[in-house]
Amino acid sequence: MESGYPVRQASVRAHNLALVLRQVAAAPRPPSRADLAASTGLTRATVSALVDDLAAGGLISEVGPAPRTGAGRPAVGLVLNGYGPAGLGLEINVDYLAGCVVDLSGTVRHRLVLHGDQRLLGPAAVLDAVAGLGARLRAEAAAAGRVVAGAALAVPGLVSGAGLVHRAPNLAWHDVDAAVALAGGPLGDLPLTIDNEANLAALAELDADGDGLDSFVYVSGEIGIGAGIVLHRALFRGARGWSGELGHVCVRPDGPPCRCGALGCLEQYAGQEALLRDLPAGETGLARLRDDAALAAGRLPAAGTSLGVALAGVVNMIDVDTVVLGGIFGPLAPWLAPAVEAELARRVLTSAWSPMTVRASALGPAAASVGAAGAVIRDILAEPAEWVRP
Amino acid sequence: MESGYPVRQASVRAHNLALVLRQVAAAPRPPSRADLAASTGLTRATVSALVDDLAAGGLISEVGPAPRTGAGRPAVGLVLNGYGPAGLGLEINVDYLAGCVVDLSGTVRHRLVLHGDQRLLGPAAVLDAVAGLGARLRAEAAAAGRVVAGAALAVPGLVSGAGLVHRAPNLAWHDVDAAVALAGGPLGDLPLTIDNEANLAALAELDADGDGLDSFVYVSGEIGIGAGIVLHRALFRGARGWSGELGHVCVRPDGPPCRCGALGCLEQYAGQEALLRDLPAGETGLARLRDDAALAAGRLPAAGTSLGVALAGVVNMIDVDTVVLGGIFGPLAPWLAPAVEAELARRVLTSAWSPMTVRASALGPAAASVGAAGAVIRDILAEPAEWVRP
DNA sequence: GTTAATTTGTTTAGCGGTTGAATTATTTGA
DNA sequence: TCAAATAATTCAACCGCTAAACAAATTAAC
Repeated sequence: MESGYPVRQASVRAHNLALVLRQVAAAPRPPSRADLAASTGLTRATVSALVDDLAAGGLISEVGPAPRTGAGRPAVGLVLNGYGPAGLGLEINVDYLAGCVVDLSGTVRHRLVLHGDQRLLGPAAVLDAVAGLGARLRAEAAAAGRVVAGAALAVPGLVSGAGLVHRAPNLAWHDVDAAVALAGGPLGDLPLTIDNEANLAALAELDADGDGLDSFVYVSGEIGIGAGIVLHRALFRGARGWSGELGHVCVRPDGPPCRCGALGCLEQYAGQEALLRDLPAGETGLARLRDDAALAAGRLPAAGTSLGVALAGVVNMIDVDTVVLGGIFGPLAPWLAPAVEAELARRVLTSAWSPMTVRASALGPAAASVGAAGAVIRDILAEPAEWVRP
Repeated sequence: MESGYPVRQASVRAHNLALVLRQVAAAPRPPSRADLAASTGLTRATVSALVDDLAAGGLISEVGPAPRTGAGRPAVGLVLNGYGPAGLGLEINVDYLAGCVVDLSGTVRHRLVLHGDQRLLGPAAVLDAVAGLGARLRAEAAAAGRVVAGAALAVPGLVSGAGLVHRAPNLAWHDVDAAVALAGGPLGDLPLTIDNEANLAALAELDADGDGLDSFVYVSGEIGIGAGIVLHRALFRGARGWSGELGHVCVRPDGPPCRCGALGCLEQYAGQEALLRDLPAGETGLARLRDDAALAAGRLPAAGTSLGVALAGVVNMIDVDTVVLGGIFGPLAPWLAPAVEAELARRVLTSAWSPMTVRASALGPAAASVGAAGAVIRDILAEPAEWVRP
């Protein structure tokens, strides 16, 4: 009751198509048309018609009847079509490029990672490289019989809806129009969305977890610290899409100066550079920290406390019940999580009667590229009407 | 495309009724049926049918044709029916009770405020008193020809959807079931919602401002500090409805202890008690602060800085572009706002290319009661279908 | 002062989409 | 072999919107 647009019969059809498709996607086992009628509240007649449309559009397919118990005509199972439209996810990060192709059911079918410091190249060269990586993945998918229907790109920075990267401080990017740059390349024919890396990683976490998660803050520890906020299984973007700048939440008003110009930002206490002070940068330094228990126990709890202070403020304002530690914080969670939990328990008002959960991400590196591909799929599943009649 | 429920023709009707009604409410001058057809995208035939339903339901009425320019049959103007269902708003605060009745057009028709320290009475007595105040207002409204269709109650604390007040620290309330308590009183026959005081005050601010505001944080300075967050003209409630606990966002991890048990909460730097240290409490102290320029300039900027530090974190995470200072902060804004603005400019990443606005609330005291009554009206306007055919 | 132009609002046929009941299809169990 | 049970389809009816024709009420023009 919010849209601001008139609703006609076609909108009814579009809504109910999406409703049925969502049930097919969410069901633990392939549901029959009768199951869908029961779970959606529509009549079997209507469900049959909707299912016909979705199947004709290549979004769902029938599977052999499951072994039934009891009498009656056996049900025909319905599943998302693994050979329907696929999503291409791409990720630009400070020290790697990544990409993957995901089918409608959410399964990752192809993936590629290219390591290398992207700060050494200019934005144009990096965008060229990621487009090339995407084109390779698209060709692989085509060889396997899958058509990529759209792409999404994750960037560690602030992105406006139109694909303009306002700031990517750790890449030293500034007002880079990634959408225009990619429109000319080998992916120029695909619908493309560009989003913040933490947002897309949070979506990947949501998809990976199945049904356990409903609302959470995903903390993305990379060179910087970002956050993706999921509320009721939907990404929360704030007013203009620039939400989740956790790295620049203040921990101490008079703390050390930050690259952003302010004092005492969280990044100065728990960012990768702060954690690896006096250690080799990048993977090797992280490995040292992970493997040397004394070293980890010496510096990670303090970082966890700072993280907890910042997150407590977030949770007091946004009211989620779960924090997921991702990126480099995932493997370091055994040392970080207790301190984070302690601060949340002290500082979050609602924790008195509704305790917080802090856990490590279920995802490995390059989570954002998986989330990006999943975002393409998510859009198709949310608005299947465009696919059923070309 | 989110609802999870099937959509039928009746839902189409319900949606389009709301669409038309919203246009009538939002139009600067009484629109004609033809205007509504143009602004909604529906045909004139459909709009006529919808308008007939809304008028039969008592939600809108016709006004004499406006003086037209140019040729053509004169248009019949449509307005919200000032004698349609009205909303009753109630507010419990630490040092007063308040209530008002608002008609469909949002005009306040009756209001009452009872001063007195509510901490001296138990929850049951306070709820009795506020119900009595509501009953008086309802009788006044009935005498003027208006029927109260629902009520909303604002409470300075954390409220769950069912009307349970988990905590109202400054009233010393704890697990008070206000919904049950009021169900037995003189308002027991009205649909009642209970909500946080800052949330409802934020809605009042939204209604009062007309079209200027889209997304903002309303900071409610009372004995404690709360916040109501509005995104795209809708209240943001977080995952479970317990958002906006700005008073307990951390300013300094090792600051003075707070009533909540944590250290360095914003309330310790900018709450009413901190501002009035060594001054008489309540109105008289505030008046001294407001009238003694040297006193105000001496202590308010530091409080503003603390407010700014906390708000910068909020804005970095939630991405709104406006902060509204309400409650006791409204009259003190001349001394507070510059410091708040300075911190936001330093600490909010997006302020580099999209500056923040800080302003005083347009509302006087007891804003939450007006917002509560407005919330009742808001619900009616959002779902008029229930009123159209009993 | 009559007529044409113009704009508002209503009427009516048609169409898309859902419902509900009847019908067909396919299996198990007696 | 037949009855019971469950799945899926068919078809008439209904509801709400659209489009186009029509009726109503006013201004502008001659």
